Amino acid sequence: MRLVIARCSVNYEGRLRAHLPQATRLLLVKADGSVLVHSDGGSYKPLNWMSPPATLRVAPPSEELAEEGVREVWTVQSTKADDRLVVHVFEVLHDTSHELGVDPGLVKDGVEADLQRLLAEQIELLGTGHSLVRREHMTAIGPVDILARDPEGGTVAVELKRRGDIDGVEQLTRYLDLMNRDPLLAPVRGVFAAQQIKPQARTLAEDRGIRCLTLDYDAMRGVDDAESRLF
Amino acid sequence: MRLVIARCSVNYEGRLRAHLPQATRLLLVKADGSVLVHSDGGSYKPLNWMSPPATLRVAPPSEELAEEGVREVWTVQSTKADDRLVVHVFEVLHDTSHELGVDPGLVKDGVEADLQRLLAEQIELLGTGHSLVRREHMTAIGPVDILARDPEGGTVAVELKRRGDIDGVEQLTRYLDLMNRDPLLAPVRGVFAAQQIKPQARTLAEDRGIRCLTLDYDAMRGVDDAESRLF
DNA sequence: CGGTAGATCTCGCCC
DNA sequence: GGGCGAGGTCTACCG
Repeated sequence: MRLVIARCSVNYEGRLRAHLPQATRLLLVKADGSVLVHSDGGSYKPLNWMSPPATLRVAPPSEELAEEGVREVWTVQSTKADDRLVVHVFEVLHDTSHELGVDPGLVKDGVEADLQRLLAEQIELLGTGHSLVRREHMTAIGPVDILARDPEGGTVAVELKRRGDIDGVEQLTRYLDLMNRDPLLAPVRGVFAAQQIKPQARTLAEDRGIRCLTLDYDAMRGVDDAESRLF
Repeated sequence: MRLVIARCSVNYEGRLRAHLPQATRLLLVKADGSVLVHSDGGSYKPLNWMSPPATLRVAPPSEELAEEGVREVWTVQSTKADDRLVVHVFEVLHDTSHELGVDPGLVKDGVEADLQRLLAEQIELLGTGHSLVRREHMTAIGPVDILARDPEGGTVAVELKRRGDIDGVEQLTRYLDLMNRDPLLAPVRGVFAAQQIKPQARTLAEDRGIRCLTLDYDAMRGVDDAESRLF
């Protein structure tokens, strides 16, 4: 990993075009050839970047550019796509390289997959007498998060979200439309389950006869106390 | 901006929980208190991070942690939310700070807004005799990208995408449902316009009587030759 | 390889 | 501040 602090201007040309006027920034060159251009603010997203795999070529400036004060021209070319990042370096204030090695990577807990596992284990949160049919039930248009059976033997399709938005209701609606055309499954009821359900999504869901269920992840994880902890 | 290369382990606790085992990484501390943890690969997204505004507090390790080899404990606390990033620093290999100043920011060209402007200017791409009513026509559930009138005086609602996906068809369908309940506007026809339309999206749109229109951005920009260039 | 859906999404706009 | 939609989305997963 190479860290360069430089006064520079940047142009990206690829899926769109973007330009950064001259200013002092961090240029971060990774081992896979990718380059990130960061300012001293904003969030984790760089101002501009090139995704790997890519190759960095450093060249002297043309005579014209040299007269404008450019000292180096960095061309970062995507290996796969026709995407290019061109950095005009006016002044280098810092330049160091570091050997980092391979990273073991991130371990996550609390994403939708964990919610799904917990709800499958605690399926009676849907109501007393419910039983699990399967998780990730495949249909022609994608997977239904959880398929269950209610005490009367009816099929229940559950769409799970961390945050319940209109898109999730649309998604569940498509699944219900499809499954209700299958005489072996119909009638299928829908349940929209999320840690937080936005008012518009709730209204839309209930208009369509879809039940909304708010989940308490901490409580569900508390029940799951037999499971070993990550930390 | 402070750049630290360190052997460290990282824990995030907030909207979810995430853990990074010990390895050598870049810790990037920005002026607004945000922290990015980058490895020497992957894309522009850090392995772990804390968004601004946040405050970094560096403390000596507890006796127990010191015995495990921890030299410093960094606690990055979000100012707004109950999100925390805790970095256990085992060894510092590099540590420099740099004054960058405020960044003038990015100038973009070629995003959906540009497509929208061009289609509004070249509205007859919808068909001879069409005229523009307005861009960003507000409805109760959001803005319709372009509203136009066909030669017979009928209303046309256009949903624009760079890439036409099922979500865009759903979005346009919601707008059409709403507008067709308004007797002053009804009947409203729908046009789904994009640089590229996925087969599933096209099928769904045409099933619903929505016309699909593939746009050639380069050609549209070519017509727009009176406009001054960014670069 | 394409299609689908998640994300600590982030970012920006407009009400 | 909330809602909504775009993104060079990126990324994982499954066919």
